[in-house]
Amino acid sequence: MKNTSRLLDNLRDKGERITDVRKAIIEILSAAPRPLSVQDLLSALKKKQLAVNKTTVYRQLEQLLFHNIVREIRFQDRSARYEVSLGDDHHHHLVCTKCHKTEDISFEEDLERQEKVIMHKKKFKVLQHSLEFFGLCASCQKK
Amino acid sequence: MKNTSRLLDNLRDKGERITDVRKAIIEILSAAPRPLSVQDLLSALKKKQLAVNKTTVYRQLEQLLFHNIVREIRFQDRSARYEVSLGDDHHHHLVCTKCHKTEDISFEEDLERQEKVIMHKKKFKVLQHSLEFFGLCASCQKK
DNA sequence: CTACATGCAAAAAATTTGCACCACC
DNA sequence: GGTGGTGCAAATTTTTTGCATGTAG
Repeated sequence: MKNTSRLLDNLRDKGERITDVRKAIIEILSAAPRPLSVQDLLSALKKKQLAVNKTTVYRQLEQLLFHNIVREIRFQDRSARYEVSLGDDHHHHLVCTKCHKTEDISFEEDLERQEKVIMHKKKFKVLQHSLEFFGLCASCQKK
Repeated sequence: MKNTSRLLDNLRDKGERITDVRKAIIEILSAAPRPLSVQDLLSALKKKQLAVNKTTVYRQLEQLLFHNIVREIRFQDRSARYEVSLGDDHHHHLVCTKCHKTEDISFEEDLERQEKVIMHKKKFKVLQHSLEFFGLCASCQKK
């Protein structure tokens, strides 16, 4: 809840309008236990009694990406997924390929060190990275 | 060249037929400096005077994936990319978001250690991971 | 000969675009 | 009231599927 209004303030400060749709999308993404696809978002919006067109969702996400309020992640399947990005909470994902349960993890020893090495050795300026682990969660291993 | 025939032997051993198309796809992927999309493959095949249908390419890739001969990677854009997987050469990618130049990098030790930690702490069995760095290559930084 | 490989057409799924209308500030 | 947000329909792009035909082993 707190995060949601913080993000909305953030947007307002940047001169963007606050509409019902935008607010709902941010709320849904903030509450989600895993990154959501556009389809996921559409279903969640429907549950909120907000019939939103998919085009609008795509456009909202585009803007939220631009403002670094959401982050785009691609798992192994076709569609992109989105999660709110709360500045300092950078993390990666454990994705169960069987039940699709998704968990966040963060490295003690961040990839930041690696990025510095890359910068130094390869002269490549890393702007972002994406790291996903795919496998079987504890309960799926038993099945 | 050597790799290509090794991979073909591998397939033959697994009881798969060796067709012109399959051979060409493996050759192209082996020679590619970066993971190729289906479109890339289709163009490359055309250059080889082999007019192949996209459906065939998708089906070939599906099979090569099944036999662990190619690996599927998803960058930030919509389409999937494929590269040959030579068993022990596991690596990650530096992708320039401007010129799309792609370079391989490896630092296996770290992630393997991480996978062990994950297994231990989270009881999650990691089967594969995907790590991509996006940013600007040396020459694009100057522009 | 026969099972697998291929081509073609069409469907399905994911994303983008153009244009008209609506509502936040 | 004007700019930016939204809906709708249609186009584009990527991937999948069904069926008829071809070919490697």
